[in-house]
Amino acid sequence: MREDGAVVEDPEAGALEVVETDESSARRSGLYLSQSRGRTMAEFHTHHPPEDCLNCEHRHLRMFCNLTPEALRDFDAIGIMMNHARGAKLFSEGDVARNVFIVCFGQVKISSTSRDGKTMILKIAGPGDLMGLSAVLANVPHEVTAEALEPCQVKTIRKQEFVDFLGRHGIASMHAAQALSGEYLTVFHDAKRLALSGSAAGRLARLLLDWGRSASNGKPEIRFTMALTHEEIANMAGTSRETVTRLLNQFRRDQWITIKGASMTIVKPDQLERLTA
Amino acid sequence: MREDGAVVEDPEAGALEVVETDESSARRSGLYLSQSRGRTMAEFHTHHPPEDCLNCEHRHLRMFCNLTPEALRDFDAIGIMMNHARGAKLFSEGDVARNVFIVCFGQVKISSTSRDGKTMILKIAGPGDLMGLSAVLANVPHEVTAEALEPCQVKTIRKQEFVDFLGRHGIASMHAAQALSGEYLTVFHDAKRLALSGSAAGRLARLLLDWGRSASNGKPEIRFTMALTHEEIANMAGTSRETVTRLLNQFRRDQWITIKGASMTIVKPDQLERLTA
DNA sequence: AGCGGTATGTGATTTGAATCACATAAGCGG
DNA sequence: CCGCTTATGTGATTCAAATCACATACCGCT
Repeated sequence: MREDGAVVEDPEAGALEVVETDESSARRSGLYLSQSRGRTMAEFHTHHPPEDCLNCEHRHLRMFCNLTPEALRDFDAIGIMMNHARGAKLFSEGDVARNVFIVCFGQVKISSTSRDGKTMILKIAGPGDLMGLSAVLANVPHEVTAEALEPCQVKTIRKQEFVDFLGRHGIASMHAAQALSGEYLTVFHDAKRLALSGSAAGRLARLLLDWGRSASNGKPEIRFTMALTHEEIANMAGTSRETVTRLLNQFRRDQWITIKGASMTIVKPDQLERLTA
Repeated sequence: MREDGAVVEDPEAGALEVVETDESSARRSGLYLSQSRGRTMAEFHTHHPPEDCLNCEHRHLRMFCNLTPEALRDFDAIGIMMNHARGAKLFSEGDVARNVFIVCFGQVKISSTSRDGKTMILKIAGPGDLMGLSAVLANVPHEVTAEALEPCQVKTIRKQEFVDFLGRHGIASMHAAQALSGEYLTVFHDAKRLALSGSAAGRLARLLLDWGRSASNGKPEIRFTMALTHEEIANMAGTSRETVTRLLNQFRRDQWITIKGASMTIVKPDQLERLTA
């Protein structure tokens, strides 16, 4: 009944009750833009929230948490592990930056809103991602809002504790700096996309390509799970909901992409690339 | 040695010949968006390029170079001080990131260009600014192009040397991370400006306010030197040259700003702010 | 002065895409 | 199964701003 590649099922026990063909399940389970590099979605769901950093299964895949044994033990000792419900705000734009956060499990939406209510979604953070680092280091209020997209587990570390930790472990400082570089580069690309791709079509194309590239590392098939609403996509591409709908349909009519449920495949990357200009 | 064909001139010999009073000279000497915090243009021009990091007069005003004595001595020992002619490219978008650069004297334009030739100017780097850090740490090609706007002095440090230096001095890693935070926040604001200020007027207003704020730290008078061409401003505000001309004139007619030569004063910041939306 | 190049000013025209205004469809909760 | 809410699809209309097409001004130079 399901030729739908997006369906999430547990290979072991069939644990997930969501057994279906459509995208709704994908949305409910909050499986947004897959941040899981080489792993399949099915795998992803068999994993449990880590109890501590030493046994964290995400560690090896993720930048920051992948430390030397000593540093890791130390790191495990600081901060507080917390669970957050769907929709919970870890921190909001403008808040004093008192803590640094690390996603251990779940997905967190990072966004920023202007006074008139327009929202820009910067990224969807996943396990291993550091949040709030830039604000803490620069000693300024949080520049973004972090909201749990699904129940998730997050480690909260007090600013001073974190800074001290960095001081104790040179290697960790390095990782922090690298994490920041990554953040920077991401935002840089956002800015570039917004500034230089003159047309809405160009910006959307760029966005899809960026997602595709990071999701299907290497493989020739550019396919990824895209469970954001058109509205949210519009917020990332700097355009309007209606335009996203129209363009997506147009791309589909032109056979440049195919959409099946929540999964999108880019068939003609070069055509999209050309729109980028 | 030399990354590109940059002209290296003797630092001892002919110092800068710039001696002037009016705005034209401001343009020639590349005195773009003043990065010099509390200092006047006149003062600025009386300063000479530093000979070494220990005696550098910019050190105390600037993040990264303001290190502990030991670290500073070490820092002084690594890297190569070079002079570059106006227009010289320190590195270009897409180049392998082999070095980190620190501006010791002069102004350097940081920009990025899309395939179709449109340019986004990210910032004008001044003394004390680090360049190329993100690319080096993230191990990716340079994402931007750095071009000297005027004869300037730049310290070039090989990637490995720099990383080793950071390893030796925890405090320096911290500064590097802070420098990155700053970069990040700047680009973040660029992205936000582009994404959320719906109108061209809003983006331009935001840009002027940002410049004004960073230039006239604290003082009630928001005045700064703005020697970019309308074309260049357009590239930063994500709009067209003609629109910049029109808007600037409109702001002036409305008495929100005054322009005298290359110097702009923001008279009614709140009015501009309102456009931001 | 006179010239050539770049920067700026301003109208007229065109256009991409936001906005408005609905219709349709699809979850979801009882 | 039935409404309620939230997502998506599509036309018609509007509008800001890019583009085009010049005129003007200003700078640095010989």
